[in-house]
Amino acid sequence: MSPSETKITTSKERVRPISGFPEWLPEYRLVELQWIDSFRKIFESYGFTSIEPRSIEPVEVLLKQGDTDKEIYSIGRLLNNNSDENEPSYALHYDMTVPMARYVAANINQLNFPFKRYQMQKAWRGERPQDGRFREFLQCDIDVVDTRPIPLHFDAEIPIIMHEAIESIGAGPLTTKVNNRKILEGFYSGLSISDTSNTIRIIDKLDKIGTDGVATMLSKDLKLTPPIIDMVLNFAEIKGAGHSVIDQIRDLNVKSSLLEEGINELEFVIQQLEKYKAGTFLVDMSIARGLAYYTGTVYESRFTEYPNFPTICGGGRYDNLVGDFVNKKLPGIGISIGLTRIFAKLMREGKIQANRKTPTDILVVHTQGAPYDLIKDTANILRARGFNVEQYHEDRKLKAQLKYAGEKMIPWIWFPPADRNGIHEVKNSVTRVQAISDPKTWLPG
RNA sequence: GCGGGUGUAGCUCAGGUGGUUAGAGCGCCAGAUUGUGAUUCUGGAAGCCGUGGGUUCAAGUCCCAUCACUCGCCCCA
Repeated sequence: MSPSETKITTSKERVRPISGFPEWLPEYRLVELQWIDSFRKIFESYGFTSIEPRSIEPVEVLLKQGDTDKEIYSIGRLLNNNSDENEPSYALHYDMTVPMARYVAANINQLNFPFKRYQMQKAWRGERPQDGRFREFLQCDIDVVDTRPIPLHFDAEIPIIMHEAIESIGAGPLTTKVNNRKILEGFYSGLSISDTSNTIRIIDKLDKIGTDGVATMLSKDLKLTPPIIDMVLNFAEIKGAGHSVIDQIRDLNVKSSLLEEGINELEFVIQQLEKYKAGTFLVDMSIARGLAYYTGTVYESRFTEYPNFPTICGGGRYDNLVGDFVNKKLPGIGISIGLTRIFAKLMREGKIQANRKTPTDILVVHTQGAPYDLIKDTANILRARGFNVEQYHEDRKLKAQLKYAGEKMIPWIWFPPADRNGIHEVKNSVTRVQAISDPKTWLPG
């Protein structure tokens, strides 16, 4: 520990929130769990299976994709902190994709291909938190990895699954922009630009710094000539739905086999997507995705209502991510959904209805004078019938017990009789109607 | 990492130009109410005024530093 490190001393400091590490109250966690269940159901309905790889990876694995400036959290033990150099250094993963590739490589002989998996796990990034950006967040990924070439149909199916997932939690509408890296690289190399990856990186900033900013960077950083810059910019402006976009690219009359390949792929993908839902998927030549490993189709989705809010889904095709870990060429394609990002945004906008503070369906109150076993048996009968049942263990005045039920928004209150031969009553918390009932046969309604 | 904003009770905030023992509303707890949630009334608990230093007879208030939260840049889910 360095001497400059400050210590947390007051009790206030010990309990207060840490920026970028969100914590929800139970009523919101309940909603988040519903989202997770819903995602799981949809992913599984398309035949994706779950894995949960470890949260840490060797630092070298995480840095594999080239971006060494990634804000990753390294881990170490408090004791033994001046550890020997033999110990490898580990860090918390900052996404699911690279660790998934490592997992596939590690288990390649036991997995069946095409391997279709989903993962819903926390990821950690050290970037400065702000609206929609966290240091600890839940990410939901679906990916397909194969030992053979992956058919293009997956390029269309995967964003459709993602849209279904988002729709299932009522978080829409979304706008998804689609592009293909081969078009970008093919187009640029057709213009004899050598540094295609940096060109892509700069073009990706179009919506942030505008055409002038991009033109300046292309000129200064990459020494591109004005006519080439014009071509690049005009090209990046191309966007829209359907085939007119494809035609516009062809009309620019730049020739390269890679470009042609990319256009054909994109044409197929967008055709399929349009069949699913016209207008939701837009082709956009300014979409590149920052991550270096993408090689084909790329996607990026935002809330239609909040275009300036960061991307909530992103993904694409990578030809050789797993191949970095094993001596085989394994192509993959996938997408990830920023669940925490979506959740926090909707919460902030007041669009998340928390209508329960607990999963409890029924509170069995402690009727005055009733034998404890009778109350417990009543709760158990109801529980065995599939209800979530909570018992009020203390013989307090009813006012306090009912207040508790009200605060926790428990929908039903059960009143056991004072003795075994008495009659049960159940009360609806909302309507406040109370009626005679039997725990063996009662049905809510 | 770089800039802007903000730190007083659980929450929202008052506390002109420094001046006794730091306030309100809401919330919380208890009672009125010997057993069915509200309202009302009564009482109560709760604060190193973010932290450290400085100026002063005197600092919640002025100065410096620092930390935290927050908004933007970078980057991304």
